[in-house]
Amino acid sequence: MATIQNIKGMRDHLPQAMLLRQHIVATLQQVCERYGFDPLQSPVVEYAEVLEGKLGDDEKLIYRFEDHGGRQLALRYDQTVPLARVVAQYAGQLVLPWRRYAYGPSYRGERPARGRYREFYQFDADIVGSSSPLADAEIVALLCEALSALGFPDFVTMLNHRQLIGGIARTSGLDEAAAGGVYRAIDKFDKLGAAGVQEELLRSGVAPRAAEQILALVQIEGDAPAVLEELAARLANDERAVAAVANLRAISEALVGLGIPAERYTVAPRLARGLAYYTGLVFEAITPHWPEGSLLGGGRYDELIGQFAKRSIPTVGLAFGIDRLHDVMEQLGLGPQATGTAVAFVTIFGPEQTQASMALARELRAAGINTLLCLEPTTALGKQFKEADRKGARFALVLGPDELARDTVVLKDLRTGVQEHVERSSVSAKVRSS
RNA sequence: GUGCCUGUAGCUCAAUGGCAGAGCACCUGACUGUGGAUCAGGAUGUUGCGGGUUCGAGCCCCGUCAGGCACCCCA
Repeated sequence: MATIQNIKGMRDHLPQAMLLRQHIVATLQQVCERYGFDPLQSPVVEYAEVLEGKLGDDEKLIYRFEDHGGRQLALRYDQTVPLARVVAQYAGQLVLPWRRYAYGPSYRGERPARGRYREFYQFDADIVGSSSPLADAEIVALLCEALSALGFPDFVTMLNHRQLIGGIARTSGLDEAAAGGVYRAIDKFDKLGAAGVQEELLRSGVAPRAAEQILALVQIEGDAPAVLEELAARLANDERAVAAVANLRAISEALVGLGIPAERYTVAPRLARGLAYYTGLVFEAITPHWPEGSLLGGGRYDELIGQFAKRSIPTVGLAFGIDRLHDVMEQLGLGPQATGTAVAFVTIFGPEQTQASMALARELRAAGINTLLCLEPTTALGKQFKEADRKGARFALVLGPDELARDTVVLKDLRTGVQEHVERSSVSAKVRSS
């Protein structure tokens, strides 16, 4: 091994980072289960053909390889396509609608940057087998509660609909083929501004009048009902767009019913999403503290599972970007600030007191207290305290000759610096109640 | 995958082509049965890696690896 380093775009997560990441995952899991979702885990490796033909142009980013048996394999690109495979494969055993969550790494051969990695962790939640707008609303409500639970103060979920974007293109006199360029252009609105998008539209061959109309539609703003009303009026002669508006209206009304505050979501006609399998609702959550992109994204994909199963199974879901959530939360100082898992550090006064200290550590652990035991009985007490401090332990405990004689323990609170003699028999209760 | 920028001690960064440095962190001690604070001392580098130009390269050139930014796209 000539070079000691990790693969480009793939990271090691040291303990301090892992504590925050585990907090994020545990919180998401808790919220999902509160919504009645059940866990699923599938392999990181799939047959290449399972992933092919589902992602559009992004397919070139798939990690492919051949195994020792000559099988053409691929690392999963997301957890949505594997979900579709699982649903098709176990159709008889699953009770639809099926709500499931899944957590794990996915792989994309992209150029790494801040918030973009080649190995990245996603936490997915999907509702399989329902086309009801209540299903869409449940997913959006879940994500709002999850981001709130993580402590994000000011996120907004942007909602849009595939057929709304399509309707905007059609109403502007463009066919499906030209629509791709339109999606890409309007998606850059927040980055380029109106003038920039117009320039982009003209460059991709859109007529000036159509470009202006697209810009006007895309810039409609306000609360969800107002935006939808305006869109309904302007897209009245496009049947599919009208249906899309009605769908979004049903979803946003359901969000009201589910208790999601109005400032947490908005209908944003400018939101486009690249993944080819989306068919209806699409959404992203953004926060001003993360200008690089979205913290999570998702939507409805009613035809994807049908590519594996014999019939189409309507599904809506989302993926949280754990790495991005982690990066923003670290930047904002959200989440636990602990440097380690230990609460108590049991010192060893000297070789003669080793047995007594081990017994004390055992007792604390039995009481459910995360406890570090000193490993070098001959180490100066000062160094042991220093180790306790640097490991982030809240308490240091000392069992010296005096304490053993009086059947007490010295319990020092490293945060306040206050220490006291505690009855040997009440130590763990004392630590636990602090 | 394309273009641009960057890479020096554990971290943040200095060093006109001329002896590789500072702050923080780290280690030892002052210190008593006790961490953080203060003081005194100490250690630290194949300048990402490999070539080239030069009397001489951290600095210039080529390649490579990694990171960042833009494109593309997304979590």
